[in-house]
Amino acid sequence: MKKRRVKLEDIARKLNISIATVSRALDESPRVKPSTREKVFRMAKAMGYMPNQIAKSLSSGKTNLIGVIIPRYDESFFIEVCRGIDHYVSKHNYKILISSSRTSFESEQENLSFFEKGLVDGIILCPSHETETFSHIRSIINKGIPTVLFDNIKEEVSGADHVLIDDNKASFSAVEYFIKKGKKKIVFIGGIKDKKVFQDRYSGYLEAMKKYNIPIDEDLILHCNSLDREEEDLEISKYFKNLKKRPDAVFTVTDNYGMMSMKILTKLNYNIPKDVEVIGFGDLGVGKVFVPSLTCVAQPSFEMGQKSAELLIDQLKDESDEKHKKRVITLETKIVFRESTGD
Amino acid sequence: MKKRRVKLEDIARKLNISIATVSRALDESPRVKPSTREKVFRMAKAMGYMPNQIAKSLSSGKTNLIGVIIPRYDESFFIEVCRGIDHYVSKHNYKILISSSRTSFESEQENLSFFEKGLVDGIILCPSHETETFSHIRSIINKGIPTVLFDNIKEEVSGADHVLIDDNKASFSAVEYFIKKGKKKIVFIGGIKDKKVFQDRYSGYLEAMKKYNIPIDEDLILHCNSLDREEEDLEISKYFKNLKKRPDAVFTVTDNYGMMSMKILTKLNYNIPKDVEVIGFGDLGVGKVFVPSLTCVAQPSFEMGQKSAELLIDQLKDESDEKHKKRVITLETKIVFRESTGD
DNA sequence: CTGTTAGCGCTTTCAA
DNA sequence: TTGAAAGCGCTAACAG
Repeated sequence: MKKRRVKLEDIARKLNISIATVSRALDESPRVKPSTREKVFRMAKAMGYMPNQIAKSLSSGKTNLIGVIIPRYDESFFIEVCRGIDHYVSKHNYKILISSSRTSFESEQENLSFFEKGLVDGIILCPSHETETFSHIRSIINKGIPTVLFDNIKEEVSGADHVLIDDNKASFSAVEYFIKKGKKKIVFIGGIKDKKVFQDRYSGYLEAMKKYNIPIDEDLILHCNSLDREEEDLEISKYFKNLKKRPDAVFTVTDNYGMMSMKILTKLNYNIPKDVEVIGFGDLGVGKVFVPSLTCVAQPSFEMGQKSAELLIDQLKDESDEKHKKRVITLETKIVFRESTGD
Repeated sequence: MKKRRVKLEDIARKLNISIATVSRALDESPRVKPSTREKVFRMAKAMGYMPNQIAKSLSSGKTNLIGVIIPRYDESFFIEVCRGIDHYVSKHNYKILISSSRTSFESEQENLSFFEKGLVDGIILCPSHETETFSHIRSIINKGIPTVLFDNIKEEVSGADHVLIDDNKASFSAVEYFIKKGKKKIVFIGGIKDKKVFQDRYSGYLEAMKKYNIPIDEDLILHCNSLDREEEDLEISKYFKNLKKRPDAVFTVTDNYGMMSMKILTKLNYNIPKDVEVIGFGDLGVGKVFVPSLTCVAQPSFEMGQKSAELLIDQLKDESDEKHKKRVITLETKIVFRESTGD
């Protein structure tokens, strides 16, 4: 039952004109007489013509598609970034093709290869945590495919633009906020130590403590090693239960850690924020509905997507043969104050 | 700096064989001598050959891409569905192209038109809440593009398969659970009345009450009209504050309503679950970390994606010209018990 | 303003 | 087992 699609040729034949004229008319080229254009449009509509995007792409050498590779779908940070990208590129007549690398290096390579097959005009990629080498990305760039990296970039890649947030600084400012409020026993709940983001957020904590001459107390530091939520929950619960000292503030490197901390602290009869204040990191919606609502370092995720898109479109537009210099954009974070810090 | 890509012709020339042979060799066709195939593979690798997907698609008539249209990115239900789809189709060598209709009918049409341009081999679509007419979908189907609809289907569309959950039944069973536990004053918090899902969830409530001869008390029913979270929060807070009776159970048509209800009920000095039990609808992750954790009707979102994908792949595989009969799959929901019902 | 023509890179008969 | 050649539907350079 699959009907043959109407093509330019069909319209041309009916109208007794050439395919080229039909093509131009449909493109609203000024090089075709208005009356002809009208005729073509009418006929195209009447015949139910729909251009063949594939043929167009093959012929024009561009697909108007942008490939986006994120480590996972089920993290709202990435979804927000994608929304930001989509928001920007749609204004420039591009669509996005999102792939998940499922935080696997191999899968990231596969996705990249897929895009390398010419389906996309450019690529926006967030390297997975597993990614340690960057030759697969360099290879893409060497083939002349415009590329922008965002968020988790462990190594600079020349030829690609980078969009980042300053994790260190963000973390520093959260801890500084506590210190300025007179907090002394500030717990730091970090993540797996070999992830760069977590290292940076940790160093921000250390630097803030150092700047204000507060000695580091190892007992107040926990680096979570767990991979899933259940485990994390246990790890954090256990930590606070065994903690001999009474902290007056808790800074965690994710919102989830923040909420889990509040959960167990409440059970341990702490009053939040009176006895202990909590700041999380991320601000992806859940912290807002939690009771008490969670103050956190807000990552500009949507904006990050927009900015990445902007840089990519810019590369796409720039027809010059000269290679782009690598541009690095660092986005500002801000703290969103809520109940867990008494706001 | 954009280098010309290596193509079949380049390999053929180097090896002094025809393009056709190279193409076949790379396809692992049995119609090419193993030794030749070896040579071709080696050369292809050496030259860094990457097939051109666009050319392939134009020539073969298939793109191995599946278009997915969801109402919005920022709802984990849809993201889960997409994950389910991706999970299934990737086993069949397909990729998905996700578009959001931003819950706008117009945008849904636009997205569909985009897919109609031949970029995708099939379409999986969740109609937006705004969508009242279905001719745009019928038009796609008439063009012979395999289509599967899921979730919010107000009207049956012949030629497309449907994947649904039984909202009515799911809702019924949640309310029935309360009733069997001896609850009498069961609050129902619904959503905007003209959305089919919400109507169905409402009728499930009514039916359960009727079956067990519990009179309907209008005071215990609220249909939220708000469009954003802040407003919803206010609406629900106000409702409970003004409620003269003390309910012993609350059933809400979304998880969010459930959590907001718990929040205000706790403030009003209800103990959950002792004084009042709460069941939400959705189960998309947040209810689990909330305190108390929220019991809810779990929508099989991932499964819904998988099933939709399965039906689509099935249509794609079926080369017969005969039109598919419309298949309707109804997926089972289940209740996930947590603290808000004392579990 | 319009038509002719040569591709875009690959698949796929058909012939050898 | 291989090759020649005709498309797939559209764009774009060139000619008129």
